Amino acid sequence: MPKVSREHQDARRRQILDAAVDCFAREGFHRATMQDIVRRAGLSPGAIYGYFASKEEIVEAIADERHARERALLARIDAEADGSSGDVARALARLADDFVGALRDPGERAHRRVGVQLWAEALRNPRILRIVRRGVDEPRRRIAALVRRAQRRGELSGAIDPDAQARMVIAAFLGFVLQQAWDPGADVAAYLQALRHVGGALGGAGSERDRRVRKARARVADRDHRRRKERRS
Amino acid sequence: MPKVSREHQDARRRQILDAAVDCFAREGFHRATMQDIVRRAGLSPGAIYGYFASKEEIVEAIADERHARERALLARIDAEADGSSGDVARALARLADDFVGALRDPGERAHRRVGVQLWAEALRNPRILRIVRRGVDEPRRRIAALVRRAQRRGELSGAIDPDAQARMVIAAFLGFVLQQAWDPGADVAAYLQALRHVGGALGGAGSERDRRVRKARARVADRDHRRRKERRS
Amino acid sequence: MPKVSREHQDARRRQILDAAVDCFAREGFHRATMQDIVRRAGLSPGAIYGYFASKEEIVEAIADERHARERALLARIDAEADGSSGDVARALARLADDFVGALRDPGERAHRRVGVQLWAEALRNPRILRIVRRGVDEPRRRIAALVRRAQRRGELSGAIDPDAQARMVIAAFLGFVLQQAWDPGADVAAYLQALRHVGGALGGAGSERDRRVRKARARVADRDHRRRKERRS
Amino acid sequence: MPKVSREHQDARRRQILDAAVDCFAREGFHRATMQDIVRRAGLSPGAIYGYFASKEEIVEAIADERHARERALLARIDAEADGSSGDVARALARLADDFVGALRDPGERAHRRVGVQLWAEALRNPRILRIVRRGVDEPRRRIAALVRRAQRRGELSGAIDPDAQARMVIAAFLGFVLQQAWDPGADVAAYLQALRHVGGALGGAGSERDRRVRKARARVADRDHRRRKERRS
DNA sequence: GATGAATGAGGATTCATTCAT
DNA sequence: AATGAATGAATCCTCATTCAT
Repeated sequence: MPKVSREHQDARRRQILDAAVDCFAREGFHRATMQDIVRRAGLSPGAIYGYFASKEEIVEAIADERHARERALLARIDAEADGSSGDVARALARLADDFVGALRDPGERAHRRVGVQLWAEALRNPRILRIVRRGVDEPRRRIAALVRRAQRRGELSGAIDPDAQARMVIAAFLGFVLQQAWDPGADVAAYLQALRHVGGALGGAGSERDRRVRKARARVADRDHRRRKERRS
Repeated sequence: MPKVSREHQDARRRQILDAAVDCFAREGFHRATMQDIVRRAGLSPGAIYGYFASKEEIVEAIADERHARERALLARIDAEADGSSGDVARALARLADDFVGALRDPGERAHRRVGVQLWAEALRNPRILRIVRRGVDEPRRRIAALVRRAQRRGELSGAIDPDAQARMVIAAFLGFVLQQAWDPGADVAAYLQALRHVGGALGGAGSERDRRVRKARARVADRDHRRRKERRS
Repeated sequence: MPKVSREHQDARRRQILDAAVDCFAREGFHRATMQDIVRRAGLSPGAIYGYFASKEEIVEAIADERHARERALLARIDAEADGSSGDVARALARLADDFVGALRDPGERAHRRVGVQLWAEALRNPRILRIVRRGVDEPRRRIAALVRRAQRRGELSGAIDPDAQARMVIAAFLGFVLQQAWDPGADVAAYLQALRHVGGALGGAGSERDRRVRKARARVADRDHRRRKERRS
Repeated sequence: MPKVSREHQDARRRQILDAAVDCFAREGFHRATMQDIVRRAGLSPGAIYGYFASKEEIVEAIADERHARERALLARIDAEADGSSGDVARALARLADDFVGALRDPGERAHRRVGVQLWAEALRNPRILRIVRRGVDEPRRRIAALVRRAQRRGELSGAIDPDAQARMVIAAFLGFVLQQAWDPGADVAAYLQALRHVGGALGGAGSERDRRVRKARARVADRDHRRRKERRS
């Protein structure tokens, strides 16, 4: 039986991970020493090794946390877009709101800086790569699905590869996170607006009548698609 | 008086930098040891330190090279877009061709992987940050200038912040480089096409007649802008 | 909160410094490697760096110790010579006994050899120079003060610069330490006797009656000096 | 047959040794690199190794030069003191003039600083020790001989060990060289005067009549000594 | 003889991790 | 569970020396 309560354990883990994020954001994974983390966490080396088997495991735990957060955001999108009346442009706008909006939070800056380092770390650490890819591939698949549906409905031109389109959306986020990490003065609000504008242009924002027509067509298309799918299975 | 020719010196530098890029791409800046680079370059530690004062300086030299390459690409865009008959959508498409097209070259893969690491390194190394930002801010300013001109001409909606628009373009590149680094199977051709499509949608590709009309308007707008500018000075 | 007792820490420091003195005496500061010290101390590199930040700091610590020892010897002289009935020749003889006498201790040989190296090191290391000078300037000032008082009392000729005289005394020690370091067979007892003889000749050894006469004069001179000093303040 | 003239060779040697003395004075033997010497000499590494087989050999050559200089000074003393009418006090004063007087020459400062380092180096380099000892033991023997003769003549008390007495004289020089190296402001003139005063006190400066009496006695003593010696052989 | 690029063993220091208390 | 002193392999870099030109 554990000597300390579960709450205590969780608090310790938090304490360590927070300290680590701080140190990693400041110095990078490789420059930050365990001693730094130990100091910042106000613990001892031994205590930390009681919770994490290695420095690497701390990095992985942080990567996991980041990924969990993104998955949570995505879940909301899916819920919204799953309805047959979903509007791709609107869904993407919502995604933009959530993701890019989070960039406004200065308390999150350290985490974002660590995130960027994880992207680089993924290139040489397969475990990190898996975590990072999970955080990118899943969103991409979901966005691609949205796009495909929008194409079926005629809301988006069928000429574009849905996966490539999804990659563009992902890139718009990744690329801005980078730019903001390098230049904290980057204007989040303006970027958000630009994203929406583009989303609108693609999603075919036009007159209100246009949108209604497209939506009607979309419902029919969706129905047909479902039927074909059911017949196949 | 140098004992060896300038060519020999340059070749040695190349040899070292190539070895370093290889090692860095494989292991990252921090895991790759000087000994690794020494081995791969087929030289001795002392020989390397005759050309670079430190491991860090090698990293910087690599960052500089990357930046130089980007500047060269940009120069072509500018040259093209400077003409009054320049077409933003076309200029961006050209940019996309050059940049993303380069991603197809597998020989460049190692360099791109190192590039991603430089992005992370920039977060804690001010010298690298400067180099990276030079490579990003300058393109951004040029693209923003293109956008501004397109807006004056009516080719692009004036509602979007040109700088944010430029950040999106940059992000589309940065973000795809990341995705391709994580997943070498990412489809470059499809992404390129998607980029062009979006560029077209924004730049207002339409019927050939539409384009001709817009161009005529653009010429007038450009002329007016120049006149106002001259009067101010 | 330290894990080990203060005593343990001090013992470790001692262990390291002793090992270092051994190595330095044998090989010199520059030839002796940290690995040598590590081996001789029976510790690990990390353990040593827990107590001293650098090899240089070990050298400084050793220099400090040497200086502390000298200061302690000097303190005794001062205490003795402060009495108004003090006899310069006797005080110097005492100094000679203590300092040169210490040279007889073969256990101290290693320390003396290191001391000589510190003298050289002082020429290029300002921190060592400060320590060495503290160990030399202070004694010099004190001896000069003794000489001055002796001159006032008529025990020493007023023709000699007290500071130069003090430098000669210092030189007599420094110079013999060198000679003994080069030639451990140098006869300490004989040197000690020679020192005393010279001290006597200068201090005006003569018949017992002479000494008594001089002492009486000295008491008067000291009294006058104190009075003049009091009047000034 | 040599490709260059002997003069050229000597000039090169000088050039190298001068550069080395400069560097050693500044940085010490161990910190000064061959590259430093190469730079300062305006030569190439290869060129230097054409004249000296190793860094160590350069150090030894410098030590040899120092020693040669001292031997030359001593030779003059000997010449002077060899006459039966020699006066010890006078000889020592002359010695003091020469040696200490040389300390006034600021151009020699670098050499003196290197000399001090040689003293330390002698402790771990047997070849340097031999050179240093040759430079110290020989003077000591000669001074001891002077003292012995003075004792025979009654000019000096027979109670002091001549060798110890000589060591004191040597120490007075070594010790002042050290002090001046640490503190270039040390007053050479005052020290010289103090030396003479002490020499006088020991050598028994007194009335002119005293000196004449002592000299007469000295002549007799010398003659007796020679006769005893001849009888023995 | 001279050059200087190259060599490579060696040195100081760091830091993730362990384990006795 | 927690502590923190200790470990020691690994790292970056230096520099005396060599040798092809």
